[in-house]
Amino acid sequence: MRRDVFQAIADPTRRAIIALIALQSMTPNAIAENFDASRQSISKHLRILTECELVGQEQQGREIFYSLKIEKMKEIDAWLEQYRKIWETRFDQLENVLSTIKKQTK
Amino acid sequence: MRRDVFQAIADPTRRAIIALIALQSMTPNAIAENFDASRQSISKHLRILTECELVGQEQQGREIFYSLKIEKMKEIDAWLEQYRKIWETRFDQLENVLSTIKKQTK
DNA sequence: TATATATGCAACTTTTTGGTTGCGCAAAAA
DNA sequence: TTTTTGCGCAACCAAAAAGTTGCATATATA
Repeated sequence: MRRDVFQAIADPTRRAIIALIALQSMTPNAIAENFDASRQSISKHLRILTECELVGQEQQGREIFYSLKIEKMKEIDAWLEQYRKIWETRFDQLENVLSTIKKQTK
Repeated sequence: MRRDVFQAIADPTRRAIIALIALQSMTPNAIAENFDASRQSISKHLRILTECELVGQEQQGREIFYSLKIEKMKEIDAWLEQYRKIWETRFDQLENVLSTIKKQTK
């Protein structure tokens, strides 16, 4: 079973869950209330998010609070980094072209 | 058919294609040579990447060159931005805690 | 203690996805 | 002009994923 961050964030419901628990941890029931989906369906998404270590659990009596493990999000950031470099370079090149044109028209 | 950037980058082969054409545009055959996968399989991935506008095509005779539309990658960056804020805040809070401890031990 | 609540897990169904095969078309080469 | 090459597209298949249903279990509550 492929279970990485990229696969985890591919699903829109999971991205919504991530957004929801980003600031405070929540129980599956509380999370499910925000969606049309059933509790079981949300539970399954939570399991996937847990398996790829994007969220963590904390048991409190019979309730389980899920929270975002923000550290894991940095993995996506790290992947993006190489492309960020490219678009910054391209922007610089555009800058150069523009300033050359400017000089010529002077 | 759901076709967004997040779904596009979920597949490892597609991420590899993105990395491959990030710097120079390539034909499907040339791309496929870098994988075990068949040309048709790669073609299908290219179609998905094209549909979500992550890559662009340019016909040159009977060859078609595919290139990365780096602008689209910024969409992922924009999505990450909100979480980047969170992890920076948490880091600041940690900093505060640490400096408080430091002061107390002085 | 009996009942209600919060949750996970396994089995099953449906949908989606990734891959292959075969075909057609247009451009280049022979 | 015939053949080869580069490619897309549609049809099919198998595997994976998403969702549903029906439990089982543990913790609260009456």
